[in-house]
Amino acid sequence: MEHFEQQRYFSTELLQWYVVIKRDLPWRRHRNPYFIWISEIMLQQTRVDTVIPYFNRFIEKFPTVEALADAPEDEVLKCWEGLGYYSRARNLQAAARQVKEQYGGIMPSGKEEVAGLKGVGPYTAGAIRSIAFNLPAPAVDGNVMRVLSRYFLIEEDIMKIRTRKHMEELVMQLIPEGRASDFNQGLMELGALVCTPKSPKCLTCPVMEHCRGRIEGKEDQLPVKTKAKPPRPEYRLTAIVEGTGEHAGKVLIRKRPDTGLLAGMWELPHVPESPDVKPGAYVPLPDEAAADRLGAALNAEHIPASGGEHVMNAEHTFSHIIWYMRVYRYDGQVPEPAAPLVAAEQAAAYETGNYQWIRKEDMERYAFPNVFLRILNDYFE
DNA sequence: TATCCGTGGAA
DNA sequence: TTTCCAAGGAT
Repeated sequence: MEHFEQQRYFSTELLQWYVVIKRDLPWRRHRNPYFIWISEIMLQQTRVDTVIPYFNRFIEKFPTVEALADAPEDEVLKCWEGLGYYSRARNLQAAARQVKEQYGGIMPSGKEEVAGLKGVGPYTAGAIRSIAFNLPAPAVDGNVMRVLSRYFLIEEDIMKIRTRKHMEELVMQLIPEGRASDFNQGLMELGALVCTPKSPKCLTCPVMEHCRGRIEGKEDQLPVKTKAKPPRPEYRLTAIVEGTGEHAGKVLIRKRPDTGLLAGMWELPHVPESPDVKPGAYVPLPDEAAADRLGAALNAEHIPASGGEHVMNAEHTFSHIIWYMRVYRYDGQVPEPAAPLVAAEQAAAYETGNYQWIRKEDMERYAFPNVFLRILNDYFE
Protein backbone atom coordinates (compact mmCIF):
# COMPACT_ATOMS: atom_id res chain seq x y z
CA MET A 1 0.00 0.00 0.00
CA GLU A 2 1.24 3.43 -0.94
CA HIS A 3 2.24 5.60 1.99
CA PHE A 4 -0.17 8.33 0.96
CA GLU A 5 -2.98 5.83 0.67
CA GLN A 6 -2.13 4.39 4.08
CA GLN A 7 -2.37 7.89 5.53
CA ARG A 8 -5.66 8.70 3.82
CA TYR A 9 -7.17 5.46 5.02
CA PHE A 10 -6.03 6.11 8.58
CA SER A 11 -7.50 9.61 8.80
CA THR A 12 -10.79 8.69 7.20
CA GLU A 13 -11.43 5.59 9.28
CA LEU A 14 -10.29 7.20 12.52
CA LEU A 15 -12.56 10.20 12.08
CA GLN A 16 -15.54 8.07 11.23
CA TRP A 17 -14.88 5.85 14.25
CA TYR A 18 -14.42 8.75 16.65
CA VAL A 19 -17.61 10.65 15.92
CA VAL A 20 -19.58 7.50 16.69
CA ILE A 21 -17.92 6.21 19.83
CA LYS A 22 -16.53 9.35 21.47
CA ARG A 23 -17.03 9.49 25.21
CA ASP A 24 -19.28 12.04 26.84
CA LEU A 25 -16.73 13.99 28.89
CA PRO A 26 -17.45 17.21 30.82
CA TRP A 27 -15.06 19.31 28.73
CA ARG A 28 -16.64 18.01 25.52
CA ARG A 29 -19.99 19.52 26.40
CA HIS A 30 -18.91 23.06 25.56
CA ARG A 31 -16.67 24.77 23.06
CA ASN A 32 -15.47 27.11 25.79
CA PRO A 33 -11.73 27.52 25.17
CA TYR A 34 -11.21 28.24 28.86
CA PHE A 35 -12.76 24.90 29.80
CA ILE A 36 -10.72 23.09 27.15
CA TRP A 37 -7.61 24.74 28.53
CA ILE A 38 -8.35 23.74 32.14
CA SER A 39 -9.03 20.16 31.08
CA GLU A 40 -5.81 19.92 29.09
CA ILE A 41 -3.70 21.13 32.01
CA MET A 42 -5.41 18.72 34.39
CA LEU A 43 -5.03 15.83 31.94
CA GLN A 44 -1.26 16.20 31.77
CA GLN A 45 0.09 12.88 33.05
CA THR A 46 -3.26 12.26 34.70
CA ARG A 47 -6.08 9.86 33.87
CA VAL A 48 -9.47 10.96 32.62
CA ASP A 49 -11.35 9.28 35.47
CA THR A 50 -9.19 11.09 38.01
CA VAL A 51 -9.64 14.46 36.34
CA ILE A 52 -13.43 14.49 35.92
CA PRO A 53 -14.42 15.41 39.50
CA TYR A 54 -11.59 17.93 39.77
CA PHE A 55 -12.61 19.55 36.50
CA ASN A 56 -16.25 19.87 37.55
CA ARG A 57 -15.33 21.40 40.89
CA PHE A 58 -12.78 23.73 39.32
CA ILE A 59 -15.03 25.29 36.69
CA GLU A 60 -17.79 25.68 39.24
CA LYS A 61 -15.48 27.59 41.57
CA PHE A 62 -13.60 29.43 38.81
CA PRO A 63 -16.08 29.66 35.90
CA THR A 64 -14.15 32.27 33.92
CA VAL A 65 -10.59 33.33 33.20
CA GLU A 66 -11.16 36.41 35.32
CA ALA A 67 -12.52 34.43 38.27
CA LEU A 68 -9.37 32.32 38.21
CA ALA A 69 -7.10 35.32 37.77
CA ASP A 70 -8.66 37.12 40.74
CA ALA A 71 -8.70 34.15 43.14
CA PRO A 72 -6.26 33.75 46.05
CA GLU A 73 -3.59 31.23 45.14
CA ASP A 74 -4.38 29.17 48.23
CA GLU A 75 -7.91 28.57 46.96
CA VAL A 76 -6.63 27.41 43.59
CA LEU A 77 -4.20 25.01 45.23
CA LYS A 78 -6.93 23.72 47.54
CA CYS A 79 -9.02 22.96 44.47
CA TRP A 80 -6.03 21.05 43.06
CA GLU A 81 -5.34 19.14 46.29
CA GLY A 82 -4.66 15.47 45.58
CA LEU A 83 -4.28 15.92 41.83
CA GLY A 84 -0.49 16.23 41.95
CA TYR A 85 2.02 18.26 39.97
CA TYR A 86 0.92 21.37 41.83
CA SER A 87 2.98 23.73 39.70
CA ARG A 88 0.33 23.13 37.06
CA ALA A 89 -2.18 24.95 39.25
CA ARG A 90 0.16 27.82 40.02
CA ASN A 91 1.19 28.20 36.38
CA LEU A 92 -2.44 27.97 35.30
CA GLN A 93 -3.39 30.87 37.50
CA ALA A 94 -0.38 32.89 36.39
CA ALA A 95 -1.46 32.26 32.80
CA ALA A 96 -5.04 33.29 33.60
CA ARG A 97 -3.64 36.59 34.80
CA GLN A 98 -1.70 36.82 31.52
CA VAL A 99 -4.91 36.29 29.55
CA LYS A 100 -6.81 38.80 31.64
CA GLU A 101 -4.21 41.51 31.32
CA GLN A 102 -2.81 40.93 27.84
CA TYR A 103 -5.88 39.64 26.01
CA GLY A 104 -8.76 41.25 27.89
CA GLY A 105 -9.76 37.93 29.43
CA ILE A 106 -10.36 36.34 26.02
CA MET A 107 -8.43 33.14 25.31
CA PRO A 108 -6.09 33.73 22.38
CA SER A 109 -5.94 31.29 19.47
CA GLY A 110 -2.70 32.38 17.80
CA LYS A 111 0.22 29.99 17.88
CA GLU A 112 2.64 32.33 19.61
CA GLU A 113 0.04 33.67 22.02
CA VAL A 114 -1.16 30.26 23.21
CA ALA A 115 2.32 28.78 23.41
CA GLY A 116 3.40 31.82 25.42
CA LEU A 117 1.07 31.00 28.30
CA LYS A 118 2.68 29.63 31.43
CA GLY A 119 2.40 25.88 31.73
CA VAL A 120 1.44 25.49 28.08
CA GLY A 121 3.97 23.47 26.11
CA PRO A 122 3.92 22.07 22.58
CA TYR A 123 1.26 19.46 23.28
CA THR A 124 -1.14 21.68 25.20
CA ALA A 125 -0.78 24.55 22.75
CA GLY A 126 -1.74 22.25 19.90
CA ALA A 127 -4.56 20.72 21.91
CA ILE A 128 -6.08 24.09 22.76
CA ARG A 129 -5.74 25.44 19.23
CA SER A 130 -7.12 22.35 17.55
CA ILE A 131 -9.79 21.23 20.02
CA ALA A 132 -11.12 24.65 21.06
CA PHE A 133 -10.62 26.54 17.78
CA ASN A 134 -10.48 23.71 15.24
CA LEU A 135 -7.20 25.04 13.90
CA PRO A 136 -4.86 22.59 12.14
CA ALA A 137 -2.24 22.04 14.84
CA PRO A 138 -0.60 18.85 16.10
CA ALA A 139 -1.41 17.70 19.67
CA VAL A 140 1.08 14.90 20.15
CA ASP A 141 0.90 13.24 23.55
CA GLY A 142 1.74 9.75 24.74
CA ASN A 143 -1.44 8.30 23.23
CA VAL A 144 -0.72 9.79 19.84
CA MET A 145 2.88 8.61 19.80
CA ARG A 146 1.79 5.11 20.76
CA VAL A 147 -0.87 4.97 18.04
CA LEU A 148 1.35 6.41 15.32
CA SER A 149 4.40 4.36 16.26
CA ARG A 150 2.30 1.23 15.86
CA TYR A 151 0.33 2.13 12.79
CA PHE A 152 3.32 3.46 10.86
CA LEU A 153 5.85 1.18 12.56
CA ILE A 154 8.00 4.01 13.87
CA GLU A 155 10.74 2.59 16.07
CA GLU A 156 12.23 5.86 17.29
CA ASP A 157 12.46 6.34 21.06
CA ILE A 158 9.42 8.40 22.01
CA MET A 159 11.30 9.88 24.97
CA LYS A 160 13.39 11.88 22.50
CA ILE A 161 12.18 15.32 21.56
CA ARG A 162 12.95 14.86 17.90
CA THR A 163 10.63 11.85 17.80
CA ARG A 164 7.78 14.04 18.99
CA LYS A 165 8.66 16.62 16.34
CA HIS A 166 8.65 13.92 13.73
CA MET A 167 5.19 12.86 14.89
CA GLU A 168 3.98 16.46 14.81
CA GLU A 169 4.96 16.73 11.16
CA LEU A 170 3.19 13.47 10.47
CA VAL A 171 0.02 14.63 12.23
CA MET A 172 -0.03 17.82 10.17
CA GLN A 173 -0.19 15.66 7.05
CA LEU A 174 -2.90 13.47 8.53
CA ILE A 175 -5.36 16.12 9.72
CA PRO A 176 -8.30 16.20 7.30
CA GLU A 177 -9.29 19.64 6.02
CA GLY A 178 -11.35 21.46 8.64
CA ARG A 179 -11.45 18.50 11.03
CA ALA A 180 -8.50 19.16 13.34
CA SER A 181 -10.60 19.08 16.51
CA ASP A 182 -12.25 15.71 15.96
CA PHE A 183 -9.17 14.19 14.39
CA ASN A 184 -6.82 15.04 17.24
CA GLN A 185 -9.33 13.95 19.84
CA GLY A 186 -9.95 10.77 17.88
CA LEU A 187 -6.25 10.00 17.84
CA MET A 188 -6.11 10.28 21.63
CA GLU A 189 -9.40 8.45 22.08
CA LEU A 190 -8.07 5.54 20.06
CA GLY A 191 -4.96 5.43 22.21
CA ALA A 192 -6.99 5.56 25.41
CA LEU A 193 -9.67 3.01 24.51
CA VAL A 194 -8.25 0.66 21.87
CA CYS A 195 -4.56 1.11 21.17
CA THR A 196 -3.68 0.76 24.86
CA PRO A 197 -0.14 0.36 26.24
CA LYS A 198 -0.72 -3.26 27.20
CA SER A 199 -2.91 -5.75 25.35
CA PRO A 200 -4.09 -3.43 22.58
CA LYS A 201 -7.57 -4.35 21.36
CA CYS A 202 -6.57 -4.71 17.72
CA LEU A 203 -9.66 -6.72 16.82
CA THR A 204 -11.87 -3.70 17.49
CA CYS A 205 -9.52 -1.15 15.98
CA PRO A 206 -10.91 0.88 13.09
CA VAL A 207 -7.52 0.99 11.33
CA MET A 208 -6.18 -2.47 12.13
CA GLU A 209 -6.33 -3.56 8.50
CA HIS A 210 -3.36 -1.40 7.51
CA CYS A 211 -1.57 -1.11 10.86
CA ARG A 212 2.05 -2.03 10.16
CA GLY A 213 2.81 -2.69 13.80
CA ARG A 214 0.08 -5.29 14.07
CA ILE A 215 0.75 -6.77 10.61
CA GLU A 216 4.37 -7.35 11.53
CA GLY A 217 3.42 -8.64 14.97
CA LYS A 218 5.26 -5.85 16.77
CA GLU A 219 2.36 -4.08 18.46
CA ASP A 220 3.55 -5.31 21.86
CA GLN A 221 7.07 -3.94 21.32
CA LEU A 222 5.86 -0.48 20.38
CA PRO A 223 6.33 2.29 21.17
CA VAL A 224 10.06 2.13 21.89
CA LYS A 225 10.61 3.95 25.15
CA THR A 226 13.58 4.24 27.52
CA LYS A 227 12.80 3.19 31.05
CA ALA A 228 12.47 5.71 33.83
CA LYS A 229 14.86 5.58 36.75
CA PRO A 230 13.41 4.24 39.99
CA PRO A 231 12.73 6.83 42.71
CA ARG A 232 15.50 7.41 45.22
CA PRO A 233 14.67 6.76 48.88
CA GLU A 234 14.53 9.54 51.45
CA TYR A 235 14.12 8.82 55.14
CA ARG A 236 12.35 11.58 57.02
CA LEU A 237 11.22 12.24 60.57
CA THR A 238 7.84 13.92 60.80
CA ALA A 239 6.36 15.84 63.72
CA ILE A 240 2.86 16.15 65.04
CA VAL A 241 3.26 18.99 67.52
CA GLU A 242 0.23 19.31 69.78
CA GLY A 243 -0.50 22.84 70.92
CA THR A 244 -0.91 23.88 74.54
CA GLY A 245 -2.56 26.87 76.17
CA GLU A 246 -4.31 28.97 73.55
CA HIS A 247 -3.34 26.36 70.95
CA ALA A 248 -4.69 23.39 72.88
CA GLY A 249 -6.36 20.82 70.65
CA LYS A 250 -4.46 22.04 67.63
CA VAL A 251 -1.54 20.79 65.56
CA LEU A 252 1.28 22.77 63.98
CA ILE A 253 1.59 22.89 60.21
CA ARG A 254 3.88 24.83 57.92
CA LYS A 255 3.75 26.12 54.36
CA ARG A 256 6.34 24.91 51.85
CA PRO A 257 8.45 27.33 49.79
CA ASP A 258 6.97 28.50 46.51
CA THR A 259 9.47 26.59 44.40
CA GLY A 260 10.45 22.96 44.11
CA LEU A 261 8.71 19.89 45.43
CA LEU A 262 5.09 20.44 46.51
CA ALA A 263 5.56 24.19 46.15
CA GLY A 264 3.11 26.29 48.13
CA MET A 265 1.49 23.29 49.81
CA TRP A 266 1.05 22.84 53.59
CA GLU A 267 2.63 20.01 55.54
CA LEU A 268 3.67 18.70 58.92
CA PRO A 269 7.20 19.73 59.90
CA HIS A 270 9.74 17.08 58.93
CA VAL A 271 13.52 16.69 58.66
CA PRO A 272 15.91 14.17 57.12
CA GLU A 273 16.49 11.22 59.43
CA SER A 274 20.23 11.47 58.83
CA PRO A 275 22.28 13.96 56.83
CA ASP A 276 23.38 11.71 54.00
CA VAL A 277 22.16 8.17 53.43
CA LYS A 278 24.12 6.18 50.91
CA PRO A 279 21.93 4.08 48.64
CA GLY A 280 21.20 0.74 50.26
CA ALA A 281 23.04 1.67 53.43
CA TYR A 282 20.10 2.83 55.49
CA VAL A 283 20.25 1.98 59.16
CA PRO A 284 17.24 3.23 61.09
CA LEU A 285 17.88 5.49 64.04
CA PRO A 286 16.46 4.02 67.27
CA ASP A 287 13.14 5.63 68.16
CA GLU A 288 14.51 7.60 71.08
CA ALA A 289 17.38 9.03 69.08
CA ALA A 290 15.05 9.82 66.20
CA ALA A 291 12.61 11.62 68.48
CA ASP A 292 15.47 13.61 70.00
CA ARG A 293 16.89 14.57 66.65
CA LEU A 294 13.53 15.77 65.35
CA GLY A 295 12.75 17.58 68.60
CA ALA A 296 16.09 19.35 68.51
CA ALA A 297 15.52 20.36 64.91
CA LEU A 298 12.14 21.83 65.81
CA ASN A 299 13.57 23.74 68.75
CA ALA A 300 16.32 25.08 66.54
CA GLU A 301 13.57 26.61 64.41
CA HIS A 302 12.07 28.08 67.57
CA ILE A 303 9.21 25.62 67.60
CA PRO A 304 8.26 24.58 71.14
CA ALA A 305 8.31 20.81 71.31
CA SER A 306 9.10 18.41 74.10
CA GLY A 307 8.73 14.69 74.42
CA GLY A 308 8.47 12.79 71.17
CA GLU A 309 6.56 9.54 70.94
CA HIS A 310 6.42 7.34 67.88
CA VAL A 311 2.86 7.20 66.58
CA MET A 312 2.97 5.80 63.02
CA ASN A 313 4.92 5.33 59.82
CA ALA A 314 4.02 6.49 56.34
CA GLU A 315 5.35 5.99 52.83
CA HIS A 316 4.88 8.18 49.84
CA THR A 317 6.13 7.74 46.29
CA PHE A 318 6.71 10.69 43.98
CA SER A 319 7.92 10.43 40.40
CA HIS A 320 11.56 10.59 41.45
CA ILE A 321 11.60 10.24 45.25
CA ILE A 322 10.15 7.83 47.78
CA TRP A 323 9.65 9.10 51.30
CA TYR A 324 9.90 6.73 54.23
CA MET A 325 8.44 8.71 57.10
CA ARG A 326 8.45 8.01 60.82
CA VAL A 327 5.94 10.16 62.66
CA TYR A 328 6.40 11.38 66.25
CA ARG A 329 4.04 13.26 68.53
CA TYR A 330 5.28 16.17 70.66
CA ASP A 331 3.85 18.44 73.31
CA GLY A 332 4.02 21.99 72.09
CA GLN A 333 5.80 23.19 75.19
CA VAL A 334 9.20 24.75 75.57
CA PRO A 335 11.65 22.04 76.67
CA GLU A 336 13.22 22.58 80.08
CA PRO A 337 16.95 23.30 79.58
CA ALA A 338 16.64 25.79 76.72
CA ALA A 339 13.46 27.33 78.02
CA PRO A 340 14.38 31.03 78.28
CA LEU A 341 16.06 31.25 74.89
CA VAL A 342 13.43 29.29 73.01
CA ALA A 343 10.57 31.04 74.73
CA ALA A 344 11.98 34.39 73.75
CA GLU A 345 12.47 33.52 70.13
CA GLN A 346 9.67 31.15 69.31
CA ALA A 347 7.31 33.88 68.20
CA ALA A 348 9.62 34.77 65.34
CA ALA A 349 8.92 31.47 63.63
CA TYR A 350 5.25 32.29 63.29
CA GLU A 351 5.61 35.87 62.13
CA THR A 352 6.41 34.77 58.62
CA GLY A 353 2.95 33.26 58.33
CA ASN A 354 4.55 30.01 57.32
CA TYR A 355 3.31 28.22 60.44
CA GLN A 356 -0.27 27.71 61.61
CA TRP A 357 -1.98 25.91 64.45
CA ILE A 358 -4.98 24.04 63.12
CA ARG A 359 -7.83 21.80 64.21
CA LYS A 360 -9.22 19.02 62.08
CA GLU A 361 -11.95 21.24 60.68
CA ASP A 362 -9.34 23.82 59.63
CA MET A 363 -7.89 21.35 57.16
CA GLU A 364 -10.52 22.53 54.67
CA ARG A 365 -8.70 25.82 54.39
CA TYR A 366 -5.23 24.50 53.65
CA ALA A 367 -4.00 22.46 50.70
CA PHE A 368 -2.06 19.35 51.72
CA PRO A 369 -0.21 16.76 49.66
CA ASN A 370 -1.83 13.34 50.00
CA VAL A 371 0.78 11.91 52.31
CA PHE A 372 0.04 14.56 54.95
CA LEU A 373 -3.69 14.25 54.42
CA ARG A 374 -3.35 10.58 55.27
CA ILE A 375 -1.26 11.23 58.37
CA LEU A 376 -3.48 14.04 59.62
CA ASN A 377 -6.72 12.18 59.01
CA ASP A 378 -5.30 9.16 60.76
CA TYR A 379 -4.18 11.29 63.69
CA PHE A 380 -7.45 13.22 64.05
CA GLU A 381 -9.41 9.98 63.66
C1' DT B 1 20.02 15.88 27.37
C1' DA B 2 18.62 14.79 32.02
C1' DT B 3 16.23 15.83 35.94
C1' DC B 4 12.61 17.64 38.54
C1' DC B 5 7.72 17.67 39.34
C1' DG B 6 2.32 13.71 42.21
C1' DT B 7 -0.88 10.47 42.18
C1' DG B 8 -3.45 6.34 41.61
C1' DG B 9 -5.18 2.69 38.54
C1' DA B 10 -4.23 -1.47 36.10
C1' DA B 11 -2.02 -5.75 35.22
C1' DT C 1 3.69 -7.26 45.09
C1' DT C 2 5.98 -4.71 41.74
C1' DT C 3 6.00 -2.27 37.62
C1' DC C 4 4.29 0.64 34.40
C1' DC C 5 2.59 4.76 33.11
C1' DA C 6 -1.50 8.61 32.04
C1' DA C 7 -4.44 14.10 27.24
C1' DG C 8 3.65 17.00 29.73
C1' DG C 9 6.21 21.28 31.08
C1' DA C 10 10.10 23.77 33.09
C1' DT C 11 14.78 24.13 33.76
